[in-house]
Amino acid sequence: MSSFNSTGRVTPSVGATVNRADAIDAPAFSPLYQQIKQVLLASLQAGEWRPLQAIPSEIELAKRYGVSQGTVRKAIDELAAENLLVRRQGKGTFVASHDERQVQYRFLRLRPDTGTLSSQGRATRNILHCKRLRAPADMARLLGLNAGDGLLHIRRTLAMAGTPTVLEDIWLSAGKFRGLNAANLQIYEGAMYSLFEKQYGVHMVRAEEELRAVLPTEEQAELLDVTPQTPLLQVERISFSYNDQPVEVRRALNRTDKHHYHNTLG
Amino acid sequence: MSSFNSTGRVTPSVGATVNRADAIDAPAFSPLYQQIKQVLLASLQAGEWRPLQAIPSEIELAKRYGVSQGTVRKAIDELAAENLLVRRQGKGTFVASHDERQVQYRFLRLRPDTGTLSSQGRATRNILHCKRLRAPADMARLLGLNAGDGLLHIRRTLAMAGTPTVLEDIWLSAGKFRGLNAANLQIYEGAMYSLFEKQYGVHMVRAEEELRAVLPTEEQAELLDVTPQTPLLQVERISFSYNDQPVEVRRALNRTDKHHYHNTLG
DNA sequence: CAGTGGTCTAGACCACACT
DNA sequence: GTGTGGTCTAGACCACTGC
Repeated sequence: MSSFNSTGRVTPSVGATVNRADAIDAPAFSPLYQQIKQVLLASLQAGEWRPLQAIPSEIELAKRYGVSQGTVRKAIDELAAENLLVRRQGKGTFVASHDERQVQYRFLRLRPDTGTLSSQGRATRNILHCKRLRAPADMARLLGLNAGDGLLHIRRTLAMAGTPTVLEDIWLSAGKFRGLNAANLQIYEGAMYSLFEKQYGVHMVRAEEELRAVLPTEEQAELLDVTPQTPLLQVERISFSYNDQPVEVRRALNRTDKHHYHNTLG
Repeated sequence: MSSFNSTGRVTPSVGATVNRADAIDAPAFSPLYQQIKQVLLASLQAGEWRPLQAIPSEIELAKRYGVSQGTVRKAIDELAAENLLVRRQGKGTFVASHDERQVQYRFLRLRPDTGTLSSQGRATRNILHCKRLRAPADMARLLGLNAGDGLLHIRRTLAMAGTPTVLEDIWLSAGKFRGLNAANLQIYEGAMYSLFEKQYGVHMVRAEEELRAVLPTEEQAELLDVTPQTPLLQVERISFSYNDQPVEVRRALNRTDKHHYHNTLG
């Protein structure tokens, strides 16, 4: 217990990281709370605390790492701001999950032009297929795999109020999702990311999207019940798990005649 | 100096807000730092401190409001997180501005498919017109005006690497932007929001966007040098100033053959 | 060097949820 | 009541900027 931190004043018991001086290049000063944050992140990655579970209390963590409660607090604050943890006053701090009513569709930006999400009822999902294949070079690169590695390709449609609205192609590393098949997907009640989390321990933390306006192929047009001349909103997404590890590639074709993609710029 | 805060322990000199008890309905507890935040916000709204200027130091503000530095700090932290203020260690805390190289295009999400923004050079702007008209009902509603109030309608194109890529229609309350005309716009070097800020004291803080895939009219197609069968990405934006006041409505039609709209989901 | 934001501590007390 | 997160303070010291 004790070591590291540079400044010579406090020497808490968090791993070992020499801070300033000595090193030839950039001193790369890292405050204590950042180091605590990394330790907490490691525990999350390692699955030490699972989604929906409470992590130890701030006081407990402060004792464990030999720092003050305020320092632990600041580390947790940042993790909460990044949606990795959820604080609940009086109850504790919990590992974020896609399996909570409130954040169930955290990554869903498609909204009906009129009315609310709930007023339309839930989307009707239809799994068209779930096939296993060998990863082509481009997909392997995006997912951090080797070309030829096992890949799952899921295709599904989502119908809103009876109208087919979204056609999604989803690619996943087969290694991480053993046993996933069309039947699993069709049966599961709830968001797909909730399933990934519960059944495969894969928690999506962040995603990057690229949007384009495109025309559908004949096949795509048919599945969405539109003509091939109908402009569609294509959303390509890469989703990342804890350590910025790419886990999923998804390409959605969205009809935007009754819906739109909503975004807030801060 | 002194009054308010409920808890009976500290009684700093921030306005006057009774917190808990007494009130019939919800006590609506509001922590001190939130009240400080509101005071700072009011100063920003009132233009007491202008963009790029430094606000008083934390210690100074703490003295002024009769609270501890940590409390002021937390208020500023939130305003910085909302991009209203920018902290610079060793120098001070500054009012955010769209006229900084680093954040010049804070609201721009269109990116070239290959290369970086800068590698393509700046976009070539072309103001097609800047007309004054009377606000129709729908636009008045969006901008918080009365139907028939003065409205400015700007139309411009943006060309990237010689290719016309964006066609924008912009609507502004004429009252807030007196004297704005095509010549002003054409001449000004820099982002339009920078102009608004410098010349009209209007600072955009937040925006909401709705995206759809559409087909252009004949006229729009011609301006973007595409066929009327080309799918385009339509982005409708409402921009807000300090107190959530709508200030601008903008509809952009984007070619997405060489560019895409980028978004990050957290 | 002085001044600013940034970190860290230790302790008191409040608000909230459970039991 | 007990335990949790949330607020607030006072003070020390560090890191960065600029005179």
